[in-house]
Amino acid sequence: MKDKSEKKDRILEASISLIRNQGYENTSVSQIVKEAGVAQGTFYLYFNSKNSLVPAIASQIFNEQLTLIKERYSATPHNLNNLLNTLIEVTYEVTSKYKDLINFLYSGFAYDNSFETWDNIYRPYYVWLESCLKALSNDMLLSIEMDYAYLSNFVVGLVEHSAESVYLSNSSKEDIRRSKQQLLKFLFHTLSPK
Amino acid sequence: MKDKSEKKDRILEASISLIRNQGYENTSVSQIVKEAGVAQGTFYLYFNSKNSLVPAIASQIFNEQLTLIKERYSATPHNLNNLLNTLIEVTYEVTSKYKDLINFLYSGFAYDNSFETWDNIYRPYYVWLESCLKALSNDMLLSIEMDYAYLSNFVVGLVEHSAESVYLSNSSKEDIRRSKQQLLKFLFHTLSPK
Amino acid sequence: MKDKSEKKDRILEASISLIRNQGYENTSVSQIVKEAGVAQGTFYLYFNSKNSLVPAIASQIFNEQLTLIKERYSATPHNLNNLLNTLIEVTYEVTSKYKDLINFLYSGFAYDNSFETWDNIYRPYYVWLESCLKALSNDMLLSIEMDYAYLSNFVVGLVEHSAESVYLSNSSKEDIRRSKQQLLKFLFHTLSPK
Amino acid sequence: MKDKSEKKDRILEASISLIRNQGYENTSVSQIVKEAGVAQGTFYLYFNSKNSLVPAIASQIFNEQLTLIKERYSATPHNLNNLLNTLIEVTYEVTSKYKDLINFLYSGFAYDNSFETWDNIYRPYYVWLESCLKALSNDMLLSIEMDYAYLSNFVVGLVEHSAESVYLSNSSKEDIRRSKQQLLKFLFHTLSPK
DNA sequence: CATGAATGAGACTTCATTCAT
DNA sequence: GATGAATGAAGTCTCATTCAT
Repeated sequence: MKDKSEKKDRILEASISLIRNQGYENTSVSQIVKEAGVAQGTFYLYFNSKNSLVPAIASQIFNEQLTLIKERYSATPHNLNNLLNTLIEVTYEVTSKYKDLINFLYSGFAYDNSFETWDNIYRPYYVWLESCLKALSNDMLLSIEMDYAYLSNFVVGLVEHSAESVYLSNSSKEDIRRSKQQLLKFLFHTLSPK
Repeated sequence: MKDKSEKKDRILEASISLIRNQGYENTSVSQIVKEAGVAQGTFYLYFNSKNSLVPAIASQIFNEQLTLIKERYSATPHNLNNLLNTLIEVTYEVTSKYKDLINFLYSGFAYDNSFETWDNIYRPYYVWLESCLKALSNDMLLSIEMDYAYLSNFVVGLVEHSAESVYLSNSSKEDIRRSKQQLLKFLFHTLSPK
Repeated sequence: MKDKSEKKDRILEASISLIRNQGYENTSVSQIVKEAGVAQGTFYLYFNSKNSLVPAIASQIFNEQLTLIKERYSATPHNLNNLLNTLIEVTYEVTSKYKDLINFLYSGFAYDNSFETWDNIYRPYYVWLESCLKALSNDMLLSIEMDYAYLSNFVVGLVEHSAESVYLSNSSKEDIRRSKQQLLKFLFHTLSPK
Repeated sequence: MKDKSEKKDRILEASISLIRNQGYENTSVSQIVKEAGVAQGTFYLYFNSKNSLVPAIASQIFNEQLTLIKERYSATPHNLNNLLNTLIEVTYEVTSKYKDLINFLYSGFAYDNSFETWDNIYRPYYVWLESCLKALSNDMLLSIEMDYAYLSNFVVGLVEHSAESVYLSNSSKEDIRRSKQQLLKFLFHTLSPK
């Protein structure tokens, strides 16, 4: 029971590792199963096709990010500044770690163009962030009036876009620091009470 | 001289058209030669391999951009503001036109990882810009002290990065206008005399 | 004793159903066990291989046919006309029911080419028919002189061939009626006393 | 120019030979190209897929049959008896030669279910036969009044069905002789003038 | 008896590249 | 220079069968 679908994880790990180094198209299922130490057919026990790796990888990375955000935020006093800061810091960290994959995942729709697939991956993030923002709104008045669903979506989108822009262009540490600072300033200014 | 290697151009054109619509991996040499109206073997008279299309495409797009810049700049009074403005306007235009290819060309090193190849493509731009900047420095003092080679490299890099960031993220017209304005302001501020 | 190898029957049923709809080659053991509601390995508790389904299916259908013939004939006065009529009616019925499988079973030797296998399936039929004919010959003289083994074999072959010809060619009801009538006439004419 | 698509013929020949001995599903493209002495990819130069062999084989056999019929009939006085006799003799010959394939081709629609494909294969036969029958009708009155298109279709269908029935059931020479005799009798009786 | 995860050989097919004409 | 038939390696995916539990 412990290592249930331990092989799926090994396949996913091997896939991420190989795709980061060689790109998706240059990575074959044969290479992946060899790296993962499983049989060719085992791959198709856990994935419908090579393309179905794409949302799986996105999901894995995204869950890692969401888990980190929740952990870090829970260790700080709950206020808007800490929430935004955590969002930004973790998103930048994860984007940096997986920057070789971002370009690839960015075009994920080319490989699995089902809205449902991608919605299932992103929804938990939006839901959680929405509830966080609502909790804060009870304590302090936001300076803008918005549907919290759209609001959380917007915040996530902006932070991710900014992180990607920074890391995909080989920015310096200073660029990164600056980017974070500007982003925080912008978001805080938008969301903080008068 | 006129239609010397006219077929090479047809192949290149067809390649760009097909790769923009289908992506590089989904485009076969067979499709390209059919679209270009030449024989299968003719492709290899002009290109060593399918991968050698990548720098060729990059070169084509880049030359288009450089030619435009030179034309436009030559039609205006030569000063820093006009130079930067031309650089920004043309780079944004070309990036917008070929935005489907930018992601792909961005990872060009995966297909032809010879520094020389890519240096040959970009060098004429740097050389020309360097001479332009030097010409302007004779007339007016720049506010910073720099090796002009690095300086031109930096300017080109910044303008291209900014253009890519804007167009790869489906920005609005206002975002684009703003981006250009900020970029010009930044560069002008950096480069203009006190 | 009741549900002894009830699972074997479920597997056989599922196999027949799937093969009728999709053909043998397009039907996988995975599909069969899923349809039967048993585990993958359970299949191999009851069948040595996928190919060993073929004689099993043939046997199942053939037994159904023989059982029906015996039942019907036992409910009528025993004479040549009733025997032939029962043979023809039941054979046509069963052939019609399983017409999608006839072509497939017809080439059964391609899947299990042991004479013994197929002889075991058909022998009971021949044996029974032979004894029936013999019983009738005691009461009335046949118009031809033959080894009863060959005679029964011939009758079975003719009836089955005729039924197959009719149903594999999408015949009309009238064609079928006519076919039966001609067949009965022919056989009766051949076998009946002067 | 002489051996244009000589390789296609070699592939077709090898396919027919292998499929006759092993069946379609047990014959791989690898085996076919090895037998034909060409490369794996060459197969797909001449056939879109393994399945597209099916109508190609049917066409080959059918053309062989039609060519034979035309040759033989042209060497005899043109009358109804000779036409029917030629039809029957050649159809029985070709069916006998390819009896291992008949069952397979019979279900050709399972592999290429485009009506057009199969219509293109059979139409020339119907057209030719129709014209033959019309020519004869000018000289002698047929005993039945029918659309000649349907009439030729009916004659072809009956002769082929009868030949298949005979050869697919391992009939004796006597059975075959008898089958032909009955068939000719039936057709001649139907078509001959009063 | 029963399970179902795991196997790995082998199927069909694509496609970059070569070479005789 | 130009052609396009031919190549064959390599790709993705399927599936009958096994075996530890």
